[in-house]
Amino acid sequence: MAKHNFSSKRNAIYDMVCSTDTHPSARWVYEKLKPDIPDLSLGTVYRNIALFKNEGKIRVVCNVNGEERIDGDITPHSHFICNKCGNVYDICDKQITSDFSSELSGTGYIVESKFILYYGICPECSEKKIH
Amino acid sequence: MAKHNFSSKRNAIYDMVCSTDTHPSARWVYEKLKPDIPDLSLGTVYRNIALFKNEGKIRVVCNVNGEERIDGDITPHSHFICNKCGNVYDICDKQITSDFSSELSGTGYIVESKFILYYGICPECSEKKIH
DNA sequence: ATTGTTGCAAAAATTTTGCATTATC
DNA sequence: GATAATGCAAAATTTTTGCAACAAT
Repeated sequence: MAKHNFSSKRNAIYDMVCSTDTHPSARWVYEKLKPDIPDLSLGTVYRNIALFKNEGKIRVVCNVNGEERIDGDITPHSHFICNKCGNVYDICDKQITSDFSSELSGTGYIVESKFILYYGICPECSEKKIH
Repeated sequence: MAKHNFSSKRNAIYDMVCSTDTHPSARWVYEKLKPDIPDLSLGTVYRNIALFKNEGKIRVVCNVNGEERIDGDITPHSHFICNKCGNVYDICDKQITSDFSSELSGTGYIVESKFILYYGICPECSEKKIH
């Protein structure tokens, strides 16, 4: 694996990804950090997110409206994606997502990860009345 | 719902999506059809795929290397995505993907669909020796 | 000093769209 | 004739990248 120097921006990006449950896009992270780090550039956010992916420190959840959404929580759990607002929510079902070794055993497929995505309407959106 | 005229190109696009198990991207469909339909344009493929999505005639499977991959088979089943070659394979597990009504019942989330994605190495890629 | 990191802007790449033309009804 | 579908090219978006400047080791 490549050698990396210390980088306060990289740390800030990783901390931002991990400290939110919004399953953010690169642009979201950039816009959140920009006020505090005025000389941050979007390219740096993309570069570091790519780095975290390669290191396995974050995971890709899904793509909503053309934007990739990521998660700093790499423990087994699923996600609910709202078809209306596009928000991504955590669904705790560790038991379901953890054991995937047997399901495809003997098929020749080497499973490295298993993700369950639920799509539908989130509580917030279903409360809103449509006029 | 909107009214639609007959369109031979639309039919050809839909047939191509349904007759392959490659879980194609828009560009793949375009390139497959182009030789037989020289005056087909990529925009038309995108427009019709968007139409099929709205009608629920196809579903989005995942995004591989920035390309959205679709499936003309909308019956309950899961998918395996190869981290090496990017191919998307069908996984038959109707019983697992069909019943999702209970799992999030009483949570306020209205589930419209449930998708399971397996990521790993496909049989073809695991056979290849790395030099 | 050497190598890693970043800003910036340009480039790539995918997807959408405006508009004139063509096809369907 | 009215409305829908399409080609084409431009535009809009997201993501990547080249390169010079800067920072870390």
